[in-house]
Amino acid sequence: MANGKQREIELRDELFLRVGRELLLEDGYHGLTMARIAAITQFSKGTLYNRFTCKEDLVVELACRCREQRLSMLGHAANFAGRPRERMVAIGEAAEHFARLYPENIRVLHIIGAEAVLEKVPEAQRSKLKAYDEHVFSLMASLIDEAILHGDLELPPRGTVRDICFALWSLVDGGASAMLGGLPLSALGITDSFGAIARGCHYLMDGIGWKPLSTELNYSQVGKNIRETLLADEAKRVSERESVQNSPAKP
Amino acid sequence: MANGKQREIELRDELFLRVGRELLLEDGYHGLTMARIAAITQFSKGTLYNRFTCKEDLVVELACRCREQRLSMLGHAANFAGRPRERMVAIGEAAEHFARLYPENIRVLHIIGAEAVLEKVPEAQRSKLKAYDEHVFSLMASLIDEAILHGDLELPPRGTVRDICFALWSLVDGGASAMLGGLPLSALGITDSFGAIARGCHYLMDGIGWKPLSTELNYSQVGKNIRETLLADEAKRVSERESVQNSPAKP
DNA sequence: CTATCATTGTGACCAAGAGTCATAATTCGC
DNA sequence: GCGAATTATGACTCTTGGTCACAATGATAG
Repeated sequence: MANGKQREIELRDELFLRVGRELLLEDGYHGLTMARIAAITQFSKGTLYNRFTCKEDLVVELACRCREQRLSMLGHAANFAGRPRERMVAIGEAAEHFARLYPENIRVLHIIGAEAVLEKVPEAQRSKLKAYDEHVFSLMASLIDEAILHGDLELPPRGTVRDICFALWSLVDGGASAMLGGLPLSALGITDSFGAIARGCHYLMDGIGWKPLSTELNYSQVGKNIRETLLADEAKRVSERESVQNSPAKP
Repeated sequence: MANGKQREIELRDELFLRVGRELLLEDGYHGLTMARIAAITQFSKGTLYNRFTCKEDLVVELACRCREQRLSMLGHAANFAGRPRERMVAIGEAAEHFARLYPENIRVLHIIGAEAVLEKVPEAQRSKLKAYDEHVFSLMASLIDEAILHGDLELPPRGTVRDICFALWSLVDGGASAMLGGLPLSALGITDSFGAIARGCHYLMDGIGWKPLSTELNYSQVGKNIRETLLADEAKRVSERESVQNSPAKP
């Protein structure tokens, strides 16, 4: 049965990826070796290289899956019913929930994004990776367009939609990167990084006069609303996950 | 003469670092090999390892120098005579000039900051690296403190000085990271990344009501002023550098 | 059921690069 | 100039990414 064989190979590939991901998260980029994957999965290196042209190929595949998952979550959030700025907040909430729910995925993306890793990845795969980001970017951009159309936002003198998008993106991305070791956060007295990023985004949106301003609308309430409806499932799993992490042993 | 020998060894170490830096920038992290440095400098690998405990040691040393240089430039800029927000703008201008003047340095910092590289660096060196960032962070934080003391700024309801600092930092850092390949900027229609970052920072500062607001004071003029006085030398070299880059061949 | 062909799996093997160390060369203090 | 200390050397090991000729397996035809 040709179909059965096909299925078997698919499962085998998934196994490679799963083990690769575990090694990457457990022992870092250098802890992930093709020989180890082969040994653990009980296949030979040759078989592994039969599917993935090189280590980077495998690792980019892992990253693609993370990005795909995030994209789908953000895309879903963008459909929140509300004014554009509320929907932007929904995207932010989704991004935060994704990061809280799958911090390993954020780390995978962070590891893979580094030049030292990326420089060995062929161009074709790199653009595959970037496509996800472009998609998220355009998601945000069209929301800003809509806000302008809606009369909620007027572009600042020398600003453009893409500028604003870029600034929000940089803020979120830079913040995530700082959380993952770019800055010694605890030494700097930053305890609530996610909150700080969210607040930063609101400052920025207030700064361009995107209505309703945070002084006009209670965005904590909006966030709560989003968490209780659109992201109900994710929010539940986040609180489960984080409560487990905070109390590993029973009293 | 002991001094002469000492001097000779110092020069040798500088040579190692210079060649290492060249290889790193020319051929990426994997293009930089200890054997190549040894071959080019006409020393043996043993001698090289006599000075640097490992490849990462050398590479972190390179990064430290970049950070030190940037820190000194930002520290200088923070002394600009003006109200706190103007001085913050001066820091921003300095950061931009540093990045424009030494884009290679930004790239070195970016390469070194990656987890795949950092994971092989012993903790002691990592904290040495982080100290520079902490310094810049506190530079910014004390400026915000001063703004509050001065009555120019009132902290938003749930915001803290560190939050604001963190947000500005993330925005700048994330933007720089995007410029270095995190985002396909040209495909997204972003042409003036530096401007976009600067504008983003102003939006953010306006958003928290940091006076004088950008509607009250012409910050383009402030920036120009900074470039013509505090950063006169750097600005001149930047324009030289960039005009050379833009017209590589004579007409 | 067997012969043939195509697909998939294997592990010995190679190359490259990080890091080591016994030994050689050099320099310094006297 | 001589012994001690410092510095330089490059052959060597070890790890890891990647290859390839060959073996095993399974599908198909007669």
